[in-house]
Amino acid sequence: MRWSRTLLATLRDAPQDAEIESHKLMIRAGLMRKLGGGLYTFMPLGLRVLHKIETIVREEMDRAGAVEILMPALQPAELWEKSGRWATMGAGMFRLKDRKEAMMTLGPTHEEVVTDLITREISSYRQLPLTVYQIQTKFRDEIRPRFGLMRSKEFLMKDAYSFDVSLEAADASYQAMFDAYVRIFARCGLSAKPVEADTGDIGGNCSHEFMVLAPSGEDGILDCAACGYAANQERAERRTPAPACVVSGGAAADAATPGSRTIEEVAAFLKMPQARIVKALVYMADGKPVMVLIAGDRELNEPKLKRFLACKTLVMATDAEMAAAAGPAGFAGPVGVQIPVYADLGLKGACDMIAGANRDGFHLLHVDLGRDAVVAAYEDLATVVAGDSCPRCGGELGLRRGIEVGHVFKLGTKYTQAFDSRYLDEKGKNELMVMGCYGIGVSRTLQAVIEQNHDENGILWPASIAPYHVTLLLLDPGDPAVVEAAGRLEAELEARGVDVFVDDREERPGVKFKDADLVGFPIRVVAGAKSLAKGGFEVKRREEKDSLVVAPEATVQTVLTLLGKA
RNA sequence: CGGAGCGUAGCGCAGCCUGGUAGCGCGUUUGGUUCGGGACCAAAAGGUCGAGGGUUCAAAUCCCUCCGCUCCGACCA
Repeated sequence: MRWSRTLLATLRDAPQDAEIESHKLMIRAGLMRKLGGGLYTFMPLGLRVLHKIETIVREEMDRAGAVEILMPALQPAELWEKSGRWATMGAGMFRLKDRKEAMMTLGPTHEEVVTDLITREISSYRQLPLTVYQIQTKFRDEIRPRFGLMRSKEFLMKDAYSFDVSLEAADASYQAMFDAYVRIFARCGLSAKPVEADTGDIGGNCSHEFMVLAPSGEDGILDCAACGYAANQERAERRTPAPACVVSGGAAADAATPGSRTIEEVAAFLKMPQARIVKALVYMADGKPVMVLIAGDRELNEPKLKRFLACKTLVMATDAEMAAAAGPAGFAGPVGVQIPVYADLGLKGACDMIAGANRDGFHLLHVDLGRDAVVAAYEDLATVVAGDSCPRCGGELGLRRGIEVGHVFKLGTKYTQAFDSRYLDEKGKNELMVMGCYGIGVSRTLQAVIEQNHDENGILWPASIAPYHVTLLLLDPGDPAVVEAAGRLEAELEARGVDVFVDDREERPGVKFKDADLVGFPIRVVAGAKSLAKGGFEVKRREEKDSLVVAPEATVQTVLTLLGKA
C-alpha cells in the first residue's frame, strides 16, 4: 500500500476530548475518527489492526474446538422477557419499536438468542459438548462513554457460549476457553492477567476477567504478591480486621455537631478518626428497604451486597422511600426493628462508636453495635483496598488498575432453565444443559494494546497485529534509482507475506520519520539517495534507536529475521 | 440523574469580563527557496462563532431555553 493511495492523515495535536494516551494516539495516528459520543469510524489502518486481531481470535477459537456462527444484533424483546433481563438490564439496553410496535433491542449481549437457538438445535447428549462463537457488534447505552474505544456505545465483541451435559463437563469447556484467552492475548502482544471477578448482570457463579494492567484502567484489581491471589475490586475479599474500638464507652449520648454533615466533617469536628464512625446506608433491594452499617473509613461494595442479598435490583433509597419504609432510620432507638440491618464484618464487636442521631446537628456517642443495634448478620461488605489482608494467606494486598479485555463465566443453568433447554441423555432422560459464556472486547483489546505499547513518539505495534509490518520511506521519490530499488524490495517483501506500507509522499524526511514513529510500524526501511550511496537500505526496528545499512539483496532476509518469520 | 466546565476554520486555541470590520498556530491550495528527525518566504481558500429566542442602533460578546462534548458523583442516608 502507498500512503498517497490510502486514507490516512496524522495529526500533530490530539483532540481536546481525548484523555488517555491510547485514545490520543488512535486519533493522531489516523486509525479512527469520532462520529459522536462513544461512536467511532475505523479508518483503513485501524481496520487492518482490527481484522488482524479478529484473525487471531478466530484461529484460537477454532483451535479450542468452538464453531463460528453469526446472530442478529436486532432482537425481539420477548426473548429478553423470557430470561427476565428485559426488566433487570435497565437503561443500559437500547430499546426500540418496529413498525408493528413490537419492542426490540439492539443486542448488548447474546445469551438469550443463543440459548433459544441451541434449545431448538440440540436434542441429544451425542451433540454435546458444543461451543459456538461469533464476532459481532454489540450495543450498550453507556452512562458515560469515554476513553475512545475503551467504553463506547457500539463495539466489536467476540462472544462464545458453551453447552454441556454436566457441571464437570462445563468446567472442561470453561478451561478450554480460559486457555484460549491466555493464548489470544499473548499473541496480540498483551500482558493480560486473569483475576477473579463479579458476574454482574450476566449471572452465574464463577468468572474470571482478563485484565491489562494500566494506570488508566477503569477497574481496580487487588493482588497478593505472596500467594498470587488476584481479584477485581468488585469481588475481592479480605481477612476481617479488628474493629477500631472494642471497649464500651458507657451509655449512648447525644453530641451537638452543628454544621457537620459528611463523615470527614464529623470526624474533624469531634476530633475522632473516621474509623470510629458508623456509616448507615439504606438501600432498596428488589423494592424493599435494608440498612447497611459500615465503618466510616470504608466504602460499601454494592456488588458484594447485591450478591449477599441475592436480589435482582439494588439502588440507594431516596429520601421519600426511606421515610415511607422505615420512618426515622438512624440510631435514635435500637435499630434493626423497622427494617433488616446488615453490617460489615469489620464492625463486629465494635464499641464506643459514633453514629448519626437522626436529628439535624447531632450525633450519638458511645454506640456499642451489639447493644444499640439489632444486626441481622455480619458480612464482608466493604470494598477491599490496598493494605488489607489477603483472604487466602493473610499477606498484604496491593491495588492496581486494569482494563478488562476478556471475561469468562460459568453460567450453570441460569439461562437453560429459563428457556427449558434440555437434551436426552444416554438413559433417555431429559436433562438441562449447563452453560458457559465467554467474551472478548475486540475493539477494546486494540486500544489496550496501544495503552500498553507506546512511547513518547507514538505507537509500538507488536508485529502480530501491526497494520503493516514494514514502512518503506521513499526519501527521494523523484530519484528513479531510489524508486526502482524500493519498488523491487516492496514486491519481494510482499511475495514473502510481509505487509509493506510505502511512504511515497512529497514530504521532507523529518516529517516521514515522525509519522513512521507515530503510526508505529514495527520495522522501518529507508530508501533514499543517501542510503543507496552508503550501500543499500537502512533498516531499523521501531523500538531501537540506530539503523543498520543492509545491501539490497540481503534486505528481505534481514526484515524476515527481525519479524521472526525466518 | 445531580454538580461543574467547555462548544469560535479540519486540529489546537485567543477574542467574551468592558457589545462596534472574526483572529493566531498547525494543516490545506498555488508559486519560490529548501531537503536525513514535524523547514522558510509570499499569496490564497476555508467560519450560519453549537441551535433557537430575547435585549440593543449594533451580539461571538449580555439574558433565556435547548442540544452536544468533557470531568466529577453514595456519607446525620
